[in-house]
Amino acid sequence: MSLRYALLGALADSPRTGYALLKHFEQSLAYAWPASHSQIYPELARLLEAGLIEQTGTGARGSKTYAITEDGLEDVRRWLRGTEPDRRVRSEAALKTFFLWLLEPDEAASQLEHERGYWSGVLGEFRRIEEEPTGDDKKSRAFRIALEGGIRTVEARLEWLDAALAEVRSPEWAARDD
Amino acid sequence: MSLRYALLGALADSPRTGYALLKHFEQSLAYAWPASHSQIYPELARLLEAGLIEQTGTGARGSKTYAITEDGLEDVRRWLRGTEPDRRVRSEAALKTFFLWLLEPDEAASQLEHERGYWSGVLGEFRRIEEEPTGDDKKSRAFRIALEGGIRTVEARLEWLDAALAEVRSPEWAARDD
DNA sequence: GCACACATGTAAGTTGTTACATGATTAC
DNA sequence: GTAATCATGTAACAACTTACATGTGTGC
Repeated sequence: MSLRYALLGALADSPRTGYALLKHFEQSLAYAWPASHSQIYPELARLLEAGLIEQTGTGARGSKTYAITEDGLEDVRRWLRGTEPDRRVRSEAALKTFFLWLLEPDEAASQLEHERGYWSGVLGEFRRIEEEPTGDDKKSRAFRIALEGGIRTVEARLEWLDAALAEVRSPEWAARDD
Repeated sequence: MSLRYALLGALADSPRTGYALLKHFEQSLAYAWPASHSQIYPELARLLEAGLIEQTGTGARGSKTYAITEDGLEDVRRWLRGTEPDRRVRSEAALKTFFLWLLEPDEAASQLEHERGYWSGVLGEFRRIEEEPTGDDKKSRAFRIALEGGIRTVEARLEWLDAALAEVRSPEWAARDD
């Protein structure tokens, strides 16, 4: 149901076309709930069917503009207030960490270095977004709070990767062969 | 394919029964790759079929003990070394943050407080695990590195939640009504 | 004897991914 | 004209969840 509410939340901000929603998912929402066009378009059709959104216009190249309805707004508010979020985390990278001992020390180190490179790129991207001027309305503030969460998470991961790298590079790590 | 390698990795440590693997997933691996018994048992059957694991014994109450084969060990090492991890993050809580502006200030604050309560419990659990004595072999060290990653992530989240709470409780947040 | 944890499995439904498919407008 | 981006959709498959289903040993 999360995709449903991600769409409703985005439309609560302002009416958008399916394509604009797709782009929005590729950009900011990608870090919270990635979704592809093959998921978004059918879900929009279902939301329309359910009366939670309505089509308010048709643009160039067959684009369709959707707006949230009163029912939709109620629904997304109910979701925000009432439902316990699913807090399970799936992370292939974290999984790999458990099995780092299966690799040669230098292989383990290069895995972690690669990981550090990736997340340091993400941090740069987040910092770039942070620099962009925005309003100081509630929407912008909420966005900045979310962004701040991303930045802190990535920073913590980078610090951890440095510590992990120091450990797998230590003589103690290399020495043990069990 | 991650579940497959999670199972192979766990069996690379030592032979285990399906049920023991299930418990292992409920405990430490739950924070990296949650899986239920309805996923684990069929996947074990497939791994057996593929010759990546073998059944080495039968225990009480029909339990089956599996061990990783040479092929399996090769496969999990190839996965560890060669494949780019899927780094996409799905977080309902992060998603909700984007839409915090749809709630009344006190509702937004109580959401964040609730979230802080949850993660502070997880941190306590992680710290408890951290205190447990372990060996200093490679496996234990890799586990501790993974645990350290979890702790740092949760700590960063808690710090962020405090900052976010301060913001939604500020007069500037309450004042704006747009 | 009965509850609980152990132990394994299948089935139906939902969600998400990758691939297939098509057409319109803009920039060069 | 032709490549890129805009714009929407469907279909097959894989992964995951929830519910159904069954039987065994242990502790009280």
